[in-house]
Amino acid sequence: MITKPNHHLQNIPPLDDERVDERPLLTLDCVILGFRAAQLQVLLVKWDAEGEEAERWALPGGYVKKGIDLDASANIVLENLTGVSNLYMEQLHAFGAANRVLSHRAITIAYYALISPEQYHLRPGVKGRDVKWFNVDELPELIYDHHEIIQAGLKRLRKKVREEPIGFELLPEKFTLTQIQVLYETILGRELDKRNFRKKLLKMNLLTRLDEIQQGVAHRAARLYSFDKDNYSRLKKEGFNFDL
Amino acid sequence: MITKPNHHLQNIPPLDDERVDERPLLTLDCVILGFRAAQLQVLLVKWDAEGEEAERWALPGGYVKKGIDLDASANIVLENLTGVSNLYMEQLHAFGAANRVLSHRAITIAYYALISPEQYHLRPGVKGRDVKWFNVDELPELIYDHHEIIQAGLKRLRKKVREEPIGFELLPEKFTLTQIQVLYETILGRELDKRNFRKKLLKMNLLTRLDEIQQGVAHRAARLYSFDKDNYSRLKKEGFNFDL
DNA sequence: TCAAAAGTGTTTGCAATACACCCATGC
DNA sequence: GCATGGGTGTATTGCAAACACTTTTGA
Repeated sequence: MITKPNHHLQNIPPLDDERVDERPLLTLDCVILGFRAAQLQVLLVKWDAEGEEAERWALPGGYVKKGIDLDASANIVLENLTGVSNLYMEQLHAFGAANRVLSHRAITIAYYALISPEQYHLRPGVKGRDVKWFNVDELPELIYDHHEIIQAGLKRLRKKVREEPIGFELLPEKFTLTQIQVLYETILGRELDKRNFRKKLLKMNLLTRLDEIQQGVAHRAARLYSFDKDNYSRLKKEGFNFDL
Repeated sequence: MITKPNHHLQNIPPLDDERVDERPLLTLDCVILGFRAAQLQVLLVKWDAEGEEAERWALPGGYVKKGIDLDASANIVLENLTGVSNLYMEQLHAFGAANRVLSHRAITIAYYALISPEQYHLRPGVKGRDVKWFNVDELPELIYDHHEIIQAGLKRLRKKVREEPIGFELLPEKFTLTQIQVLYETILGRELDKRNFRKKLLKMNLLTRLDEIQQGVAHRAARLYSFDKDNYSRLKKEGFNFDL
């Protein structure tokens, strides 16, 4: 049962006050980032509506589901699109500029997710609609403020990657040290010293050295490593510092 | 004019689908932190409604204002309560657990703000309702998930304070080096070395040494400093690092 | 003259940086 | 045998941390 709305402050007008926006349309949008072909890419869907949205690309999004937590609702959006659950995902920011959608008041809560496109082969164009990866520096025209949302996602990634080892979420399960270095260089936008990078990375004790090497390369094959999630959880609890 | 809602993804049901929560109630809440009596405190309002909210304390909050950006709406809530505008404020997180309010689906976008209670003498109990500062480690019983929201605000403050010099927002315009050290010790929850702290702080070139000293203390009076916002903006643009 | 807090430098260890060559493999 | 990327160690520098005594002032 819906009870009276909560005007929990003296200066806040009741919900039927005309100065208050009555239940603005609330949506979810997901900035899904992947690392493909040595490029950071974002997954977009084609929007074939009319008017403001005509033939434009957009972030995959949806609505809050009844009786389901906000975060879980975002996960459902993501899983419906990619077919993968339990991806790295976190809330990014709520966007609510008054004019972000022209036709009506709309507020969106943006999430960002990291995925390894190599590991999870996404079925593109579910139900006949276009779904495509775009290089983050070659974005098409987007609806609403979705360009701004993507930039916020990238900014968050660049910040977060220096605080916690989340880069691994973008790589396949087994990877070489050079692969992860190229990934970090791409995200940070600058070159890193090979020896220093490896030294720091290995000293963190987050990598498991596998008894396996690269296959099918036309030069010396590199050793493969995997990310040790258990040790990561343990070290994190102890307050370890993962700065790169 | 309201046009059709945007179901911008193949797997997202239209808004009248029964699995979708029809326009959940959207609110704003503000975690307003201040530093008083060598303690971190949060500003709460007393809620004298019935039922779930009966006689409980709550974060000051409100609704999104018609035609006004989300951030600006939060600022209005803050200004209505404190009488001060242009405080340091940023979005914290959107809280949307399905059961966070028992009676109906409600999502809140939380902001957090920093204020110097010494500098701005707040009029408490505007329009006869209780408004009070509480030590963050002696919180009263709160409605809904407001305790969780406050903890998120504190966590953000502790993180942010190590990345940017936002501590000054909690101090009066003129302060002593010991005052700011005590503030940082309180926020971080550990003691800091006086000499090292001063060395680092002064090397940042963010403080203006004033020709003024403390008044009315029963011991050697300390020099007063002020925060140099202009130089901060300039250094920030140049990519300076403010870690403490 | 005592109490209370202000103010001030040096030493030490560690972590970040800079830097160049040999190795293994496929073609 | 050559081209391609894989893999490795050391020297230097700068920053963080540890640490104790003198100064000023009011009561």
